[in-house]
Amino acid sequence: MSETQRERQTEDEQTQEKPGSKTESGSCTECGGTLRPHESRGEITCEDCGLVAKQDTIDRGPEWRAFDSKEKNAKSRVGSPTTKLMHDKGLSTEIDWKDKDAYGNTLSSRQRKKMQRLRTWNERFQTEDSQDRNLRQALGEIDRMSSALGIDTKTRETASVLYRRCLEEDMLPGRSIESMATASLYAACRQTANPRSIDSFFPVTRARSNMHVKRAYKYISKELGLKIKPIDPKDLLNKYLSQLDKEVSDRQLLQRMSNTLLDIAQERNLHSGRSPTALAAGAIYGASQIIDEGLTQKEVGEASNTSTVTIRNRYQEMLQAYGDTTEAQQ
DNA sequence: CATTCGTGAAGACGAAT
DNA sequence: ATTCGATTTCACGAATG
Repeated sequence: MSETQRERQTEDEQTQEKPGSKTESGSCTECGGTLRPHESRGEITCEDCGLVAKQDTIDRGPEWRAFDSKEKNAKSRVGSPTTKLMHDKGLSTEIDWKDKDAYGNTLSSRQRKKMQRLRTWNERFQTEDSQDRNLRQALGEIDRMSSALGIDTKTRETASVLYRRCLEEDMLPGRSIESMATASLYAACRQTANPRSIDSFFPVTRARSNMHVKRAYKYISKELGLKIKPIDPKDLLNKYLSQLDKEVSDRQLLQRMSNTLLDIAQERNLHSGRSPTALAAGAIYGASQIIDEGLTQKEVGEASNTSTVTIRNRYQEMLQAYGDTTEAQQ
């Protein structure tokens, strides 16, 4: 167990550590915020955007899955340590019972006084308690959705950090746990450059509608001050190319060509204000025109969920820019 | 015939007031 | 909370090969 954990860790380091940045505490690679270690969780997270920069040292135990809510509660490894939870629970109930027994129904004025104090105490424990339950359910949902969509562990952890922060900042009252959990997961995907549309969560979320998730996402990114970069169209290329129905003769070439088109587009500021999906789709179609792949706008559109009209508009611009630059090179 | 192109109306979204 | 501007989409007809 610890061996695989270590292996994965070193792998992460190799692939993600950029040369020169070998210190653990520094600034976030995504937003430049301060990194803060959480010993209790064994994570190092960014204060500003919640990105999990590194996860290490703590063996989190087996990755199991919960199949119903009862099991989820019983098995959940998230939230405060069980001992703390039990301690609070036990304490609060003990005080409760004692006072009720001691005073009974008589001495109403005194009793009321007591009850007031009791209530404040009880409320404190109860809110802690309900927060814990809330957190468990939310993280269970994040795990469930992540499994369904095949989202990697690092992104999951980032999502859970984000959700914890929402909870800490009292952002939840009035919102459904589901929508906030889904939004956290989406935000985490954005931060780790995981190319997923917000709509792709709808089949697996239990939130009432996509609109709720979108609202929750806006709310989260605003309140938490997340600095999330716009989606890089290049990140979508692989996805769309593999979603093409038609077999392409040279996928490598097509991808390279699309990439250069996107490079040129960015140079010329053709990307600002435009939807990244449209840019990626347009680049693919444009590239296919250049190298004679023979893809139709409809085919590219279906693979990328964009309309043929939009593909037209984008690829024409890009081919224009491409022609200009190749001309200039000669 | 399939594909591509251009159009105007309508919806969605972000920014600003 | 509403308004505004830009982008995207839809539906359509026309042109191209």
